[in-house]
Amino acid sequence: MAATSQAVDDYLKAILELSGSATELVSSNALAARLGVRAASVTGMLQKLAAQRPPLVVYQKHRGVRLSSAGKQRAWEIVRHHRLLELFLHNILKYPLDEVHEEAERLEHFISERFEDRVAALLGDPKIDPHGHVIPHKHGTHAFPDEVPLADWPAGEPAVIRSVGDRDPAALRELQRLDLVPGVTIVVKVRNPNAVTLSALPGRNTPFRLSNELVNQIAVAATSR
Amino acid sequence: MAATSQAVDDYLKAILELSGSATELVSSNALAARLGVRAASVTGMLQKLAAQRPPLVVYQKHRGVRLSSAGKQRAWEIVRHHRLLELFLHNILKYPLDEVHEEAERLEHFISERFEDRVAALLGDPKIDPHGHVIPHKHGTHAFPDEVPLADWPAGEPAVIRSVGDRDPAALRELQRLDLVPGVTIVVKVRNPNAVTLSALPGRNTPFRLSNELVNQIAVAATSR
DNA sequence: AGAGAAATTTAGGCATCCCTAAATATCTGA
DNA sequence: TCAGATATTTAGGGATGCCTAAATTTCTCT
Repeated sequence: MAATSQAVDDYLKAILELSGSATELVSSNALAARLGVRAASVTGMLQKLAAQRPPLVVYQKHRGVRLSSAGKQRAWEIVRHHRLLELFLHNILKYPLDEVHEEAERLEHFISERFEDRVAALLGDPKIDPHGHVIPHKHGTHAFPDEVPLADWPAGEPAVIRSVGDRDPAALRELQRLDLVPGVTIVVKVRNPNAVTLSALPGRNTPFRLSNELVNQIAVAATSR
Repeated sequence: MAATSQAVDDYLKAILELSGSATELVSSNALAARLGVRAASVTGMLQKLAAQRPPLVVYQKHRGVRLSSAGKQRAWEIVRHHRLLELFLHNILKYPLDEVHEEAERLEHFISERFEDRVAALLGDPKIDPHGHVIPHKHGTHAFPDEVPLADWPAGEPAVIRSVGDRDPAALRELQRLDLVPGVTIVVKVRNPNAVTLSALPGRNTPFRLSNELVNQIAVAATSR
């Protein structure tokens, strides 16, 4: 495997997380927004990633990028590191849920294979991280599970919360306060432009308005995991 | 506290570890050897460290450097990170003793205050790392304890092993095999140019020859800790 | 003291990864 | 279709931190 830097890791992970399906191309602009850098910087990096031997991405000028198989492998490895670290920080070091992301984001690039393996063993080879995200297997890449954004779920249909976003600590605290956590069943009553109204919120009788900012943190499915 | 990079941390720690007393100057060459870079690179970095506000080192051209109080604080913080991580890796993640150094050396730069605090709590606020080195307190800088290199210990005087070097995995494995670990009492019988002969090795009747390479890994004192 | 050896610094470069500004390519709607 | 809007790339720089080679300073020994 070619050597990867922290910057390279971040690009690969961002491409992975922005590409819904495997064949879908990710735009330079979307990457720039995700990574907090300028689009010009993205272009430069993509050219380097595509020039590596083996290439880490397949890059089409003006069209976008997708991960090569080598890039996909490294990206999933980083995601595995991230999610194992989040669980470790939460379960072993007793971090509050909304603080695990930042620390994991920093450390994920630097832990060794051995560290990864030992933490996984300490945690009992876990399958799910504390936000409800699937922890990919070592080596194997991993398809996204059958979740859809809550924003895309039809009104009236009961939905089970599968996972919540890990990148926004304030939103995460709010969701915890509202008990909107993985495993909970909800029903969308009305969908408004900037919010949805939920009926039958657990432990609450009145309908409940949820801003899009929070809605966008939630992924749901028909059944629990 | 001024921002520090990994490289800056490494320089500060190397200066700390190479300066026996607080006022002693460390030479560019010694730093270059310790850090595995060229002396010219050291000069460049020292000039930057001295130019920081507040300065991290006091640098006298052609004479050497010592840490400023800000530099000393950061250096001891890194040493605390390193030793806490070594103990964590050994006790919690079950790393073999000779593998903890490399991983700790990488991670020490990236863990947060919170991580440091939580690991310390998990370990029960430990005082000594698995090689016998004192873990400095949070914030407080820390004087070196009353240890001397085994190479400087007089023959005939019983000595208690206080600590063993953590940077050489092969030497460390050998010392473990010989049961030359912190707490063990030894006596130097004869000192030769390239080795010492130990008498009364625990569980062994015959005198025992120890190469300087291993001797230099050991620090001793008159009494146990 | 002074010459040669050793240590240190300066000068000039390279790689990484970011930036802004300007050029160019693609997309969209009348 | 084609002009304006949008997206993307190119060109030229900056900071960090490493390198080699060439100066320069300091040390050591006679």
